[in-house]
Amino acid sequence: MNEEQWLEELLKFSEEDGKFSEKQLKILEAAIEMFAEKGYAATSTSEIAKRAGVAEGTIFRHYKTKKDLLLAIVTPTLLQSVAPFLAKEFAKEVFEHQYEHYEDFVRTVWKNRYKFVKKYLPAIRVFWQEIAFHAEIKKQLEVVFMEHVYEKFKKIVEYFQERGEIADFPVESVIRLTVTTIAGFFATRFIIMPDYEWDDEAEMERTIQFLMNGLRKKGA
Amino acid sequence: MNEEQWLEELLKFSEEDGKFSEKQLKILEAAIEMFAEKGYAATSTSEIAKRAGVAEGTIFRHYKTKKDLLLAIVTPTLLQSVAPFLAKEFAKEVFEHQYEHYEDFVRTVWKNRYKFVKKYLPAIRVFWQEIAFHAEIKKQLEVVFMEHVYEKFKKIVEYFQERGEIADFPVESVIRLTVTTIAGFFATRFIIMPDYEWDDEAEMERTIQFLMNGLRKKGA
Amino acid sequence: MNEEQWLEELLKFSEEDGKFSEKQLKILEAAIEMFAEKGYAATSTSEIAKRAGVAEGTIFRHYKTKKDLLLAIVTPTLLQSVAPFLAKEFAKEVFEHQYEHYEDFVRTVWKNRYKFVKKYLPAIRVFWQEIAFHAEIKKQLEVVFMEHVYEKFKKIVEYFQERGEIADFPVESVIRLTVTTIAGFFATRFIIMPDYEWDDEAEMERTIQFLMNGLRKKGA
Amino acid sequence: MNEEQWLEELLKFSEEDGKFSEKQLKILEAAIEMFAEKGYAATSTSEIAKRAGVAEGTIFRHYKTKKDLLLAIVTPTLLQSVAPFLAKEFAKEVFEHQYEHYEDFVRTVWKNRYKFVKKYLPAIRVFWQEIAFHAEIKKQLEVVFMEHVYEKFKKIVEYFQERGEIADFPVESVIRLTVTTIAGFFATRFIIMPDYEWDDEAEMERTIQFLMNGLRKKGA
DNA sequence: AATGAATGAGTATTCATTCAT
DNA sequence: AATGAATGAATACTCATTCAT
Repeated sequence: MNEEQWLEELLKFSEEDGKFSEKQLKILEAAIEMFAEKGYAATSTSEIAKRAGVAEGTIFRHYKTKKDLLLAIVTPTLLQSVAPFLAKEFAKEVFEHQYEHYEDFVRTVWKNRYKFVKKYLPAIRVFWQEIAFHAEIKKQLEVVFMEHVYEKFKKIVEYFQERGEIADFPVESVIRLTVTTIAGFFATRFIIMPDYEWDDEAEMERTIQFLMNGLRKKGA
Repeated sequence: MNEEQWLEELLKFSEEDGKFSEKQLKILEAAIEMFAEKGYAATSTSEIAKRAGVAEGTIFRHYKTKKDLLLAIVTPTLLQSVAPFLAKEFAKEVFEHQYEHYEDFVRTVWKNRYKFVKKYLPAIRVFWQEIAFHAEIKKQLEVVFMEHVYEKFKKIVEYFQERGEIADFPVESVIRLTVTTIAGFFATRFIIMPDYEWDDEAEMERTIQFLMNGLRKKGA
Repeated sequence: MNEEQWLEELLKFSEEDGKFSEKQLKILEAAIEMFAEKGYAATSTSEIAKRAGVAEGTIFRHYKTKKDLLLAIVTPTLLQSVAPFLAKEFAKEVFEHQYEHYEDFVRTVWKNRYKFVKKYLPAIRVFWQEIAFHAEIKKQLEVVFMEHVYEKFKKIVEYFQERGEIADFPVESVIRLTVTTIAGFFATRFIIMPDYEWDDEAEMERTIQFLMNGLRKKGA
Repeated sequence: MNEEQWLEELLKFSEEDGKFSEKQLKILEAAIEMFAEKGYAATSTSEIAKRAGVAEGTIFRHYKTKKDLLLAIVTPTLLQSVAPFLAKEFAKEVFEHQYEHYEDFVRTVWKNRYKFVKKYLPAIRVFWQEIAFHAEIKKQLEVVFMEHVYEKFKKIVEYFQERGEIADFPVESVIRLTVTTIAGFFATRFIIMPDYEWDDEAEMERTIQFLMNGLRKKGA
């Protein structure tokens, strides 16, 4: 029972905080694992019930449909994905000089998200697989990103551009290059080649060095 | 019949070149579209038959199982994905100074793969979605990549590293950074935000500039 | 519900005694009837469902495959077929002089099996039709026959041979002649010519007379 | 081509004598084998085509339906089954004292049918399996038996009954006992226990001895 | 809340048969 | 005569969901 703590943590962003029974957690855990392994469409509710150790009907007592079960996994994952940007103190931290350089910011985000990816990898897999096929999820992502992430990220980028620290690319391009460089590492590291022997610390250093050089303002 | 030319081209890497009947092409086209839209597992053979305008039994005359149909799509896509590296003249082009700089090489790959992605986007979606769930596909990719892409790429990187043009990162890291930077653009451009108004030419310039700066040897 | 008593009786030899729900009995009854009429391979599960008055899925909730359903019919039938020999008191009855002559034994078996055949004819038809095509069923029959029937039968034959009552044929031949004579009647009576007007009592008398004369020791 | 002689022989009783092409024989041979192995309903026409080495359509050029193919096998088998009784000289042979005793007659039938069973076993299996499920076949059998076998057999039995050689059972009973005794041996020998080590000569002697003693008139 | 038997629409696949070549 | 691609109805079996207990 203690084992499911990671799940409770993942879920703590969803509104219905705290109301998860033991069986409900077992169901969610089983569903995450199986969706990650075989995909949502290829996983049957009876398999989930079996792995969760509950009766078939029990799943539907908690989630009206199979899709509701997917959304119950995917929504908290989405929120956790952008968690740092949701925190109220986040912007303050940046502008009150906790981050003297863009690199400090990147480094903080990197480390924070590295832990996140490692911890919730199965849920993240589910999220990224299913987003392609479920328009609602994609919509949710867009809304959350535009409302909570983009604006803050933009201000940060503009702040360091004004200080002449990073190149005068359009903000969107800087954000995109930052995000795809970090996400590109995570994708390679955890999904495409998880079995390769990674020196995570060294690869992070190289990647951040690459990113900062890539974004550095010419002549600076 | 003329419409399916793109399909025939996509398929031309598979060994059984040229033996595709009209119905077979219709089936493949319908399957690619639907797998891209809803995913392999969520697409039924009866839907494919309907969209292809053939009887359901006809699908199974050409492909013993639904999975065979998937592989018939995914295998040529894999091969086309790494097509430039499969060409015999490719290495020559690089070392006989067609590419004076790493940037020329990157630029050529970029343009070539840009056309490819635009043309075969649905098939590529299918490939990248399903690779996660079908171990055989992932294995195929690994084999093709290691045998045909990695060795050639490595020589190119080492060549330009020796000439002091790019940083002394491990070859694997250079390859990864190059690939994820390019792929990161394509993913954002065509999959995550296809509806955004992209200035492809400008974004390519920026991204390549970012990549070259990121990889440039310090002090060079 | 009362009607299915014959079925419950047939099934009482299978280990899972007593756990048959009403729907399960309906399914078994329908399956026996249809397999007997058209054969296992020519009977579809949807027809069985229809005749049993249940949904098709219900069949598969109780029997994982169509073949499991066949075995659920055939195994108890096999056991009931050799029922008298499975009874513990059986050997005793013979040797403690309940049967003074081989003829008494034959007569008892005949009457007992006559009732059995009349009662369970459809299940028996299924058994004998399908044994030809399913190696597992044939194997089961061999095992049950050798373990439970052959040894006891052999002792009985040897007992009456020693007493000079029946001919000194090899035991196997005596058993075969006895069995095929009885079975030959049942086959003709119930399967080949069920519509002929039989005088069962008289035909039994003649057949037993024929059998006893055929087996009588010369000079006795 | 030479191999199929047994087939041509089997077929020579059917009216369309002599018009069998090579492919047609291959189809019939394949069909007999597969029907015997798996049963008519469980054998697909495509399997038959494959084993016969012809295209699927070819079967239907020769036999309008799958059932026609079955009948093409079963009808000659039926006729060959009762062949001796169909011969014009047969009755004569008996009454012109070629058979001095009923035993001679039985012995001749036995040997003749023994060869027949050995030669055409697969076709016979098909016949006996499928008769249970196809009313037309059963009807055919009844007609042939009543018209060609029963009458002649009856005369023979009555002839020997008048001569006091065999018991005064009803003729039908004598016929039934004779037939089931012989058929009981064949069934055990070739179908139920084909792998047992049989001493055919000795078993025939015993069985005929049993049969003759069983039928002998008391006091004779 | 939890169960698990029951459902019936849906699934991938097979089949006997047709027909243009 | 022979082929084999094409058909669409049928097949065994699975599924998400419901509901009485």
